[in-house]
Amino acid sequence: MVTIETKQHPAWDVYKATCPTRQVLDCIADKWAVLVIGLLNGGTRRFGEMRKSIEGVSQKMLTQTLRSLERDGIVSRRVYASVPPKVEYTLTPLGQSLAGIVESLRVWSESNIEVVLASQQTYDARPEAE
Amino acid sequence: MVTIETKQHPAWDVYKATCPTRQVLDCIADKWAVLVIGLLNGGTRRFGEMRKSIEGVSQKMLTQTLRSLERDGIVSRRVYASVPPKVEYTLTPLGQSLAGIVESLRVWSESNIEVVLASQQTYDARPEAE
DNA sequence: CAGCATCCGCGTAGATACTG
DNA sequence: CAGTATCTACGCGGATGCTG
Repeated sequence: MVTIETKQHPAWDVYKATCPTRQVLDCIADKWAVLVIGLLNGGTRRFGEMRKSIEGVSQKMLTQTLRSLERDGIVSRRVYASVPPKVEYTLTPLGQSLAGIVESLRVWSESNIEVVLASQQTYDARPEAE
Repeated sequence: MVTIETKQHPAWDVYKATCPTRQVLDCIADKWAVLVIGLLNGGTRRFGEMRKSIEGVSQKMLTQTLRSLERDGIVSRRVYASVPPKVEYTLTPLGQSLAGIVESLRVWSESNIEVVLASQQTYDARPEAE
């Protein structure tokens, strides 16, 4: 692809040019990216392994996510010229530093999921929640 | 709404029922939620303030995001019965603990955005990137 | 095995108009 | 001011079929 300009909202570009957090969020603010980073934090994995480990991810989305993370320098991709082909994915040093944050999110999630779910129950049980 | 069942993929529910991280990601793995939490980490804000602070967010998305975070027990909403109306949003204690992670993500972003952008440039400049 | 290409439906988000 | 309601479109992501 030559043209990667798919934005139609000018203001969008404005904020993108000025806020690092948003630019990073544009890279990793999706579920699959976070899960991939979390998985690779456990060590190098092959494509097929990841597909099996991350239940519910389609081949397309996994490929897309990995390409994106590779582009961002968070994941590195190594192809072995063998038959059958073998492709391994690893976190770069940059990716490892980010993985620390993902890990803390995982810990937070496991500590607080009960509270969150309980809150949802209460919220949905309100009289006006119809 | 009575029916909130919009899932069609069985496997989806399977993972949702077993993995706290994914359940939490389903709540906060979008850009606006992270930005809202980051903003409220600076203190209580009114709706209009937030709309102006978070450039590019539509009124609809902001409302939607805030409702979702309120449901999760991350944000609390206080309505003042005045004219004109005044609505304030604040992080709950739960939200504050999550805000710590968001804050560390912000720091990471500002520290590493240059590296990420440079990596993207290099990636896009590959011969085969056509 | 690891991936690309294509098709397609549905949901998500934007725009707009109206209200307490 | 802080929403709700409705309409629309377009892009995301799933399913399928094919390749090195």
